[in-house]
Amino acid sequence: MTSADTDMKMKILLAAKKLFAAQGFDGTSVRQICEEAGANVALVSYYFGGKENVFGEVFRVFFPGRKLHEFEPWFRDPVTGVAVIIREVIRLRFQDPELVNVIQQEVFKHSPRIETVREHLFPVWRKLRELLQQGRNDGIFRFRSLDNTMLFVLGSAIFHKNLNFFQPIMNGEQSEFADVVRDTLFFVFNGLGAPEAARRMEVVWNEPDH
Amino acid sequence: MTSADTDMKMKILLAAKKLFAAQGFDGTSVRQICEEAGANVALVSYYFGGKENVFGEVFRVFFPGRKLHEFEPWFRDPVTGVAVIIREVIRLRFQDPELVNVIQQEVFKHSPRIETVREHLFPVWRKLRELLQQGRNDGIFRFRSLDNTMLFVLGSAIFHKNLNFFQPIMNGEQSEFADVVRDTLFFVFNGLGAPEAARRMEVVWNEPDH
DNA sequence: GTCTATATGGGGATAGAC
DNA sequence: GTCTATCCCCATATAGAC
Repeated sequence: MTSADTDMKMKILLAAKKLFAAQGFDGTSVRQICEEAGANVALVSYYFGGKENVFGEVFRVFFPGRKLHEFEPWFRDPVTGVAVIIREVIRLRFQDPELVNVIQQEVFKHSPRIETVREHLFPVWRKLRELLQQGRNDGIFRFRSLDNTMLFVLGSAIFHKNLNFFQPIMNGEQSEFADVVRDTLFFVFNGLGAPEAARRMEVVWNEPDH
Repeated sequence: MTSADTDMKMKILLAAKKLFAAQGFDGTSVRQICEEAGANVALVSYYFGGKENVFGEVFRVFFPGRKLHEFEPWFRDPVTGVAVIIREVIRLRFQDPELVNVIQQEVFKHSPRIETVREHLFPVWRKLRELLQQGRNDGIFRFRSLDNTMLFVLGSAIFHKNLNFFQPIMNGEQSEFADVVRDTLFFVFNGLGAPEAARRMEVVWNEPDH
C-alpha cells in the first residue's frame, strides 16, 4: 500500500462521507464523490469495486467500534455504564457529525446498507439495553417498557444541533462537548427516575477525559 | 374533481408516501411509485407536474398541521402544553409512521425538500420551545441549555420502534398508544427536572382522548 | 495508479394517440 | 383521464491507453 494509494483512497472516503451525510446515499453520485475528492471517476471502481462498497468502507474506516470492550470495566455499574455510552455517542457526534448523519438516514430506510450499519451499532445498543435492564433490576432506574426506554435514551443522545435543519429555530448558543454531555446525562438519568445519579454526574464528569 | 381523479391521485400519493418512507426520496423512482399505485407512469406529471411536487403534496395532504391552534387553550400551562405536543407527535407516529419516516430522512439532508418539511414542523417545534422556556421561567422545569433540551424532548418523542432497523434488538412487546404516551411523558418530565409533573401525568392521561 | 472513452441501463418527463 | 412510445440525460461501471 503506497502513500499515494492511501491518500487517494482516503480522499475518496472522506468525500463520500461528506456527501452521503449531506445528500444521502442515493442522492449522491460517484461522479460527485470523485469531483469532491479530486479523483478520477474510474477510481471508485478501481479501489472499492463500486459505490455500495464505498459505503461499507466508510464505516469500516471511520466508525470507532473496537473500543467497546475497552470500556468493559465501567459496565459493571449501570449508571457509570450508561453514562459512558452516552458520552461516547456524543463524542462521536462532535468528532464526526457527518458519520452520525449517514447513520441516521440509513436507520430509517429499508436498504441493503442497513446490515453494515447494524453490525457497527448493535453491540453498543445491546450493551445499553443490558445496562438499563440491570439498573432496573437493581432498583436504580424506574421505567415500564425496556424497548421504549432504550429509544428515549438513544433519541436523547443522538440528535445533534449541528443539524442544518434546525438552524433557523436555534439560539446559536455554542455548546462545548463537556456541556452537552452534562446536559444529556442530567436529562437522561432524571428521565430514568434516578435523580441521585443525575446529581452525581455533575461532579464525576469534571475530569478531563474518562 | 371527479371521483376517479381523486382516487388515482390519492393512490399515487399513498404509494409515494410508502416508498419514500422505505427507500427515501432519491431511492424511489416515479416508475416504482406508479407501479405500486397501479397507475401509468405519465400520471405523475399529469397530476403533479413532477416527482418533487409529489413530495410536497404528500405533506400537504397527510400532515395534520392545521390543528395546532386548536390546542391553544392547553398551551397556557407549560406542563399541559408540552404533554399535548408530545401526545400529538406520538399520535402521528401511530397513525402515519410512514410520514414520520419520510420526515426523519429529510431532516438529516440538505435538500430542496427541507423547506417543505420545515414549513410543517417548525410551528410545532417553536411552540415546544416557547413552552420549555416558559416552564423554566416559572421554575417548573430545570435545565441549562434550551437548544439542547428541545432536542432531548424531540428525540424522546420521535423515535419509534416500528423501525425496521431496531427489530432484531427489540423484545417485540407490543405497546399501545396510551402506554407509549405515558412512558414518554414520564421520561420527559422527569428529564426536565419536574417529577411532580411526571407523576401528575400518570393520572391525567387516563381519559379516552384529550 | 490514473486517465479517456464508451457501454449499458435507468432516471424523469412529455407528445400525441385513444 | 389514461396510455404508448420516445426523448434526453445522467447514472454506474469497465476496457484499454498511458
